Amino acid sequence: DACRDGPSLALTLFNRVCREEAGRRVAPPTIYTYGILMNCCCHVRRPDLGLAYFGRLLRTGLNTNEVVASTLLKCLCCAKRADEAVNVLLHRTSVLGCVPNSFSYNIVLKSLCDDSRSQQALGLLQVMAKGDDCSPGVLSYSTLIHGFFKEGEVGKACNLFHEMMRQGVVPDVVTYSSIIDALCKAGAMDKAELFLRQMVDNSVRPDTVTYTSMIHGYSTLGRWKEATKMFREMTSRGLIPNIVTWNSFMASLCKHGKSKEAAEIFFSMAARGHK
DNA sequence: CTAGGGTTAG
Repeated sequence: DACRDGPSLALTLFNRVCREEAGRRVAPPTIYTYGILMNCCCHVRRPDLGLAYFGRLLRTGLNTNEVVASTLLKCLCCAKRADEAVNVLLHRTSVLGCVPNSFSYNIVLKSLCDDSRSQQALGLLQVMAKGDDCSPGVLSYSTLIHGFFKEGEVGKACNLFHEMMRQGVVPDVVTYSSIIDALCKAGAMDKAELFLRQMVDNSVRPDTVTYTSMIHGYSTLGRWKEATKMFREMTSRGLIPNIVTWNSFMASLCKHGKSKEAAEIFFSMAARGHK
């Protein structure tokens, strides 16, 4: 809980636990304690502290586990040391203290993609596919598909989508939403519609994120009729537009000289208790 | 205790 407010309070508590305050029986830190702290450090963008905790963990002689190993990789990636993370992941099982699992791989895959190195991420995904520790799953593929789209590598993204299906990995709402978002941003609304229908046909339910992308796509093009249709479709599915949906929609209205309509939405949001 | 997707501004 202290981690929510940043690492300082957590650190104080941690040190107190280690000292076993006089007169109080305090449980010593366990592997879980270190895992939580390391993750907390990543959240507050202090990977250096997280790595220090890992060093401290090693000195206590406690055994690491899969979660701490993945969190260590997360700290390295957060510290912009993705190359070291790849190296540790592939060649330094001794440092991790265990065999990396799918969390470990997916963390590093995401980091490479965020760094516009999706091609390298693809190499890592192929390592996963060849080995027998953990084969790439829907999260791995979705991460790379999103990464390639973001880099404008539409062909590679599509190839990977087909490859995952060939491998029997079933696309889910995130996979489809990434594709739909990329198509919307490219202005290819007809294709986006096709994928929206395809996901429904495959009984994958679109969610608020999916519809936000569709609405964003239509309203950017000034196609208000179709955008309105998407609003209707999402609410008929019991989905409620959220702050992201409305912000995006209001921005489009303003850019098309419809600030009066945007203002109406703005005030109706406030009336409904939206901040 | 660990992994993937949506917006706006400068």
